[in-house]
Amino acid sequence: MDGIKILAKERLELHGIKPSMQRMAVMEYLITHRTHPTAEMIFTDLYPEMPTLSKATVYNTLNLLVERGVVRLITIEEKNARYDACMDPHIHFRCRNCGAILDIDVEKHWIPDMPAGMSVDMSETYCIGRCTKCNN
Amino acid sequence: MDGIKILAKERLELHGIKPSMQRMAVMEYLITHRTHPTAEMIFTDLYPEMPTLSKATVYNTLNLLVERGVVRLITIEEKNARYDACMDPHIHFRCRNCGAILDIDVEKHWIPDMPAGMSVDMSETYCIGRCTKCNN
DNA sequence: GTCCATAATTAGAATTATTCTATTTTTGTT
DNA sequence: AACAAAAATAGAATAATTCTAATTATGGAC
Repeated sequence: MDGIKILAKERLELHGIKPSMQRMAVMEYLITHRTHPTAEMIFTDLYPEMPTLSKATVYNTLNLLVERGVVRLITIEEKNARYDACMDPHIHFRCRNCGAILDIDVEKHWIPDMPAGMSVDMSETYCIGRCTKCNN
Repeated sequence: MDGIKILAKERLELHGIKPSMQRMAVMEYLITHRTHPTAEMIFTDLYPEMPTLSKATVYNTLNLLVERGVVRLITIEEKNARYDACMDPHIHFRCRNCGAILDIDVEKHWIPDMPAGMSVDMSETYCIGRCTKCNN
């Protein structure tokens, strides 16, 4: 169970981020919760065990993680930004009915041919539809 | 120049939306401005010629248009929702440097194989990188 | 170990996009 | 003209995120 703490620390250091308690807690949370949480959810869940934690720190940390390419920012929902520490190629599906956000594994992210001179760092594909539960 | 008014009206009626002045103005704006505008931009641009226009109406109209599938909602940017009346298959590219949002034409939208029971109504692909200008 | 500079965290205020509410206006029908 | 239903409106309310100014933690030099 402590392997996750080490993993979180390594991931931060690998990207030149100083592993403070708060940053490790956020990183660890994202590694263990593959639920595409919002900043609010992360804060609410961590707060009881870290009563000095501030929402600003959660936002600061998430912004830093996204900037450095440690986690993915998911904008499949208009309202809230969501975060995902899983960097394996996969896309996101949102059920129009129940709101669930699910991972769909893919071999490789799709990047269409780009006009000359344009370079692409990353791509995200979002699908909207009905999930298996809501289709029955 | 009036053909656009007719086109806007047709598009609304085709989707069962009553073509009020305000709705036509928004629809017309989206057809003529392929800039992926925000609700704010649409309001600001229309307001001088329609001084009774309210921001709520712009939002109401955009939400209705998206619900009915008349326009696409683009969430490539965290902050603002953007809207696009072009329904031909294309994806969006955002330049990390200058913020421009550009269209990239594609043959067909990519929808990967889905687990059984899941149905997909639509998909959006967003690429982030550097545009031609910013690469030089 | 203490001193210092720098970086990180914090609480709460500020900002801003969007939605909601209650009212007024418009539209279409008898 | 009278009425009901739908649409538009202004402004208040909400909520996600950022900003600000102050506090706390960290790591190196001595």
